[in-house]
Amino acid sequence: MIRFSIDEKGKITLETGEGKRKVRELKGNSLIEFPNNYVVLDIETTGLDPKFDSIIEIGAIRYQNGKEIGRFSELVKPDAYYYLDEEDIKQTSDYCVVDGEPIQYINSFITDLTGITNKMIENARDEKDVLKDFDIFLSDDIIIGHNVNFDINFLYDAFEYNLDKPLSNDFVDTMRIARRILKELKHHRLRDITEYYKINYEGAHRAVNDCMITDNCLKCLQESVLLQFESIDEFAKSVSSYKGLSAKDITTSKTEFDEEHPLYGKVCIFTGVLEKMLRKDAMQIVADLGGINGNSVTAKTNYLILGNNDYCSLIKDGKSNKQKKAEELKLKGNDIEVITENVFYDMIEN
DNA sequence: TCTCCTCGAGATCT
DNA sequence: CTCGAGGAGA
Repeated sequence: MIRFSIDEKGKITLETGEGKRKVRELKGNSLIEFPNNYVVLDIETTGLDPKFDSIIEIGAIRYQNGKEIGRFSELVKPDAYYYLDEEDIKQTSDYCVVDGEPIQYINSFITDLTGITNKMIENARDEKDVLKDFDIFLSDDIIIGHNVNFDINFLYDAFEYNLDKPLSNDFVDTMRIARRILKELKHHRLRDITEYYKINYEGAHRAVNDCMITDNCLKCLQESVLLQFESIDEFAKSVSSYKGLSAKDITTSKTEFDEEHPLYGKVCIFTGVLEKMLRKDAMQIVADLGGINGNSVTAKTNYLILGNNDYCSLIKDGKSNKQKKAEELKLKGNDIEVITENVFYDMIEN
């Protein structure tokens, strides 16, 4: 949908897209989680590009604790249409008449794909009226959809244009989750996901139907995630947007500790790759024993546990920077010991 | 080693 | 848009 304004001097400013301000500045965040309350969203459009194409249908279903508790489904009449010439009219019977001229809102490719015809669109409400109601329905819930950036980008522009407000809801993309969890699949189109899980794909490409299909996929994906990971949280930490492994992410549920344990109250730092366990598991053990995890060697550090540095080509003399710093501190008289991972395992076995 | 970048490849939505 | 690789700097 082309949206622009022309000022007195005839200067054209795009209302959306690469226009007056940073594009979709207030868009929500892409989340990796499976919320209890959410709205599954899908739209049908006249094409793939929000700059030139329009929304023709909005479908959305609200779920609470796995159950449907609300539904929004409505066709939309776009502002834009194109005129048909005599040749066009010979080829189709699906067109509308505006001011005596034959016009189409959507081409035959979209009609074939979605089953939505120009005749159906003709009786629909205008975008602005539909969006007003949809805005109320959506509220500020988390949005879920397949490749949901597509839908959100269209709606974001339409919200700004018609309602003069951004669409800032956070969202969960089932395609992003599927790509992470179903690596063995070559493609991750909605259709591929339904085939993998044997989910009914009938009625696809109408907005609200796609919402139901997407929700079924979502529930299957959640099961797969829990099969492959200990928790949703662990899964979330495995994605690239997650910023590394930080000591503050390791917490313990224990409330009582053996104060005699050699690691109790001690600040432990790891360097290198541990042979027998993941660093995060080792850090978890430290936390459960009442020890304190840190990210770097400081004056407060008590133990530096040495893993294997062979994988790091930058370390030529066999000592990491953490180890050098630890040895320096020890010479200065600090209460710090550099231990091998085997010594660490002996300590935690007691 | 750790953190923060940039950049290119690849894929999905109608 | 997201991911992963590879580089710069700390």
